[in-house]
Amino acid sequence: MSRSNTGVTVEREPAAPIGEPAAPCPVREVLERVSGKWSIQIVIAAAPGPIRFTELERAIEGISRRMLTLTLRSLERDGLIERTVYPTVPPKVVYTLTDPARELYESFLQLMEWAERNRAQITQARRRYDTEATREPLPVS
Amino acid sequence: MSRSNTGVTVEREPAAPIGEPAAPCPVREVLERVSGKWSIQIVIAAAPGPIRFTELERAIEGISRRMLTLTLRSLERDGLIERTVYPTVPPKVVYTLTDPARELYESFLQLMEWAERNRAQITQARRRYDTEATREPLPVS
DNA sequence: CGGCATCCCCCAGGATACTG
DNA sequence: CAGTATCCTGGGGGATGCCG
Repeated sequence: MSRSNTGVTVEREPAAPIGEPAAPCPVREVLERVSGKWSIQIVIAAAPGPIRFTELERAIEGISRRMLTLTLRSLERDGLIERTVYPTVPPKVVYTLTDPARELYESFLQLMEWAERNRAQITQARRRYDTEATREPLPVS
Repeated sequence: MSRSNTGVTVEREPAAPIGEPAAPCPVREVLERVSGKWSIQIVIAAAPGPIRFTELERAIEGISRRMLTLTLRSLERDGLIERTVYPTVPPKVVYTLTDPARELYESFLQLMEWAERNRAQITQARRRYDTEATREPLPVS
């Protein structure tokens, strides 16, 4: 094991020179957190309260069992989610957001509200742009 | 031109049934906006005011001329950035954020602040997780 | 139920070169 | 200066199968 390719961008940094507090650039950090296809969706789904594996699977449209596990591990690793196992039969596992994750959720809400506010405008702009005769030479075949 | 492969996820939707206002799910929208490697970085760089192509290129560490162009077009298409050409010689082009983009920028700031506030915690959690004898560290590069 | 392990595909995006 | 046009790759992530 342990050499499987994938892993929700699980990579060690190029090892900053010495004991450097590492890169300050928060943009990258945010992107790493947020730009995966599933991380925030899990955070969002878990925001209302502790949630089980299967519930997550059903709540998040289109996620595969594989990516769910992978992403959960990644979130757990970063201390954003807590995994609790009830050693019953059959097994029961619940995932709970930590405080940082809850803050992340709040901040992300801003973005979603932005998207909602501007959905129409953007769609329109896009349509306009696409139909502008300017380009689209419809060249030789 | 016009059908070159790549393009910052420039694809026509699978054509919603009719004149549907399309999907409501804002998460996806946000991710599409934000999860590219460069979109928000451009927005951030352009936030202080109109900025030229080359200035962007220098401001955004690691971006290629190609991706800069591509991402700019994508932002322009969605009405987030405005392109102004001064027909001088040599040519001069400036890019300016639109209001929606400025709002996006503001919202994104929240996320960056979150990242800064929690940087230490996360790094720590990660280190702890990786050194927990239980499992060996997730793949190293 | 809650996962790992494999195999494989696709496309975002890097490198490079040419142009008005 | 401000782009365009090709060519090519890496790794994110889907599909599938097996296990305690």
